Amino acid sequence: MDLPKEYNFKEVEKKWQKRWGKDKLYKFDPKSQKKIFSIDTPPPTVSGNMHIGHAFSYAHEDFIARFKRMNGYNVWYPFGTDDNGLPTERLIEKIKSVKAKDIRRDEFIKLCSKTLKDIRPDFIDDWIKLGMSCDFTEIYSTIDEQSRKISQKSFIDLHKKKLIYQEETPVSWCTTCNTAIAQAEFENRKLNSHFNDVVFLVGTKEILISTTRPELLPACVAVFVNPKDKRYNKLAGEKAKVPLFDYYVPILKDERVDINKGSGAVMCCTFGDMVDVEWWREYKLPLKVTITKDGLMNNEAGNYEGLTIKKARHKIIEDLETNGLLKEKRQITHNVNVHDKCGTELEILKTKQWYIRIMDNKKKLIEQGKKIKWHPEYMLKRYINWVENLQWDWCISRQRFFGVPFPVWYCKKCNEVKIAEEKDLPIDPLYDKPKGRCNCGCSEFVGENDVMDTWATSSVTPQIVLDWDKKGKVPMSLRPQGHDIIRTWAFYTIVKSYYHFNEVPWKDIMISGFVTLQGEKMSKSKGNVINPQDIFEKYGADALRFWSASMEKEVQAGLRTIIKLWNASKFSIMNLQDYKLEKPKKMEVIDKWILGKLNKVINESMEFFNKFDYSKNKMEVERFFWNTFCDNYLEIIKNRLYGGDKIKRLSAQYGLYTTLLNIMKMFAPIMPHITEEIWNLYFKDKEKVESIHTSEWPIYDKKFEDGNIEEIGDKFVEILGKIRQFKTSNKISLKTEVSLTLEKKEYNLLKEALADLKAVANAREIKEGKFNITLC
RNA sequence: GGGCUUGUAGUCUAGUGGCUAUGACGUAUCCUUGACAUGGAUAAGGUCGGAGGUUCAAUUCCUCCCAGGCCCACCA
Repeated sequence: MDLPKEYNFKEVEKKWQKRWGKDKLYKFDPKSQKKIFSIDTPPPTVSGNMHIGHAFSYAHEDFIARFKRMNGYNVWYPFGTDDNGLPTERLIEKIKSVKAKDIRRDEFIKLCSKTLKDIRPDFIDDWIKLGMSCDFTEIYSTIDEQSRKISQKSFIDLHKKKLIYQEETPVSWCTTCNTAIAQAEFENRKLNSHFNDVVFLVGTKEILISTTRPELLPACVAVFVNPKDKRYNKLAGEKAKVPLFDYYVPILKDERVDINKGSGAVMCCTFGDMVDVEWWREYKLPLKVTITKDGLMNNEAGNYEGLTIKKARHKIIEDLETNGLLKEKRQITHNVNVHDKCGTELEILKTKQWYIRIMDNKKKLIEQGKKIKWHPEYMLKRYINWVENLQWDWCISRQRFFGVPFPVWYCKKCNEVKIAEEKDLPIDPLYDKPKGRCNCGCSEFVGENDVMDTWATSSVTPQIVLDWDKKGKVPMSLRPQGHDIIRTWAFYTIVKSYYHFNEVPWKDIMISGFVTLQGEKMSKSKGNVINPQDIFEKYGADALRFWSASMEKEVQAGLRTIIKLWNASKFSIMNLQDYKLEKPKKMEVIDKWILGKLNKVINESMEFFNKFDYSKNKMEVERFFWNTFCDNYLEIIKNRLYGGDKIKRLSAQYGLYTTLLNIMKMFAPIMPHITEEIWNLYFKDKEKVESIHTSEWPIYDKKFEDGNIEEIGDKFVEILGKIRQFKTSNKISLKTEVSLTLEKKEYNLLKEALADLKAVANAREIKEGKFNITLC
């Protein structure tokens, strides 16, 4: 059967996506004896469409999945969606016009699960349209029953191992989201502010304190000066009077005070920053809290009670000014940590939270990171850098409504913690009752209100997809993910895997870069965003995938390659109609040459892919296909394909079939649709395999390596180039007949290929002598 | 300030201690050859960011500088 004249990517891509789904081509077979290759797929968040960055990174992992599948692995490539967290909470609130806090927590989670089930197919459609080869028959959600169960089980296991503890301690707090947050959720912002020189009185003397946060004056518990600072060090031990609030705090010496910053004297408040926390701890200072969890001033702030932090700041500055207590006000910009979800400036509040131990085990966690192969390698350094610089244990409790509940109750009488039993999971302690009594004999409990940090659940995706360890054990084969979540997803997963199993979660981790457009990062504000949905429409998924496999800036190159692939296949298959897979007894030298070249590419392609370097693989295969195969080989053998000699024709057919077949296979991971279509139309019957994606990857065979043949072929191409150059510079058609004279050395070398050369060059004759091309 | 990373023709990019530095897009000229004009052929275009150093030899290794990017720290 001939190929249709034109390739209709829209129809073909849709057709195969449907078929693959229907045939369950990518379904994981747990009974298979093949070696497993498992991928810890990143679950995207349902609230929002697929963007181009997604498209690229998911395409990249799919290349690997398809390559491994063709290499005989039993590929476990699960798919899930991340529905645990603020974005989902907001989405459901919007769709269903409800407020999470007005509903029972378990009801809200149910509502989410139900709603997500409805909208998920639509959302996942983009991933299917991209041609992903995940097993879409079982899709997990990070809030579903299984995920809650595993997440709670993880908590219980770590609690047993004493790696989780609860403590009331200063923690970073978001006053908008009303919850504690972890260091990993900090985002840095450059903000404008004022440096205010405020007058503190020491006896009758004035001492200036520079502060950007005068609203914390009522939280001031000490003044610090540097022991080496001659201006102030004599004052140590005395008391300073806090302006406006008129109470006294001690003046203390500490080397952490920067003499050159501001006035050189600092007030310590509970809490303005991390140094305040350190001083508060070390010097056993009292706690004076002036800010509520919602970001309002409390009764400690006296007249300012009830004001927001910002309003209080303005009011206090005004009052300082009118009382002559403000000496100077300078505008500055400084970096402030804000909550990555909402942009609110973070406060430090002393609250009771659950923590997972990190600080004690930093060295070991770095060691774990080193046991994983990072792609690219230097990303490991980012990991190490992050772990080394961690300041706090991982705070996993959030004062939110939506999320995985802690499997924890507190005894009403003695406040002792009671942990749920594993067989009852998942539970919600607000509505489920614990079994048995507290050690104190009391049988009444209060459920834990807090929910877990979403990362506490995301960090067990290997256990979710492996059903803890029923379907397989860590390490999984591969984690693909973005560089921006090394500090969260990668790190926390490594932590959990280490604590639970003393094992790394995966053997390899592949970090995708970010998509740039002409060197610029794509962003909505720059207006240079490209939607994958538009690309699917205009160019198709294969073109998008092809594009993502390289650094080119245009998708169009992808579509061109696809059309070229179609046309080259059409031509080849047209000339292979009568080919019955026979192997010619005698092969022409050019046909041997193309097989040698092909074999080299097969070898390289394998090497690149094994290093997850799909981009170099693409480059090599593309170059071979376009340049060597289309521009040279096809042109050379045309004459033999058309012409009379049956043996020579068969030799060409053999070369053509073998080369095209293997090009198809090597392109299959990158462009799964068109290769499947051509496979289906032609190769399927010959190769007796239903899908190209379950066919065998080309095998490298050393016996095709023949230096002598390669020399002949390369010389052939070189001379062909000279002939083309001659014709072009004389502005004549390549069809024009010429007369060719070759040097003796070359003439002898090319002896067996002269007929082919004569044909492709359109030479009337080839003589021996001084190299020369002439018009006839 | 610390760490990482990049700097190659108009644009994007490959690459290596040594033959004439890769490819694509774009440009120019030609070719309507029986798969493909979304094609083919040919050509022009580069002091490989700058300055030193190691070396017989550096775009490639080292140092410094300049310019981007990413992550972190810096909140008095």
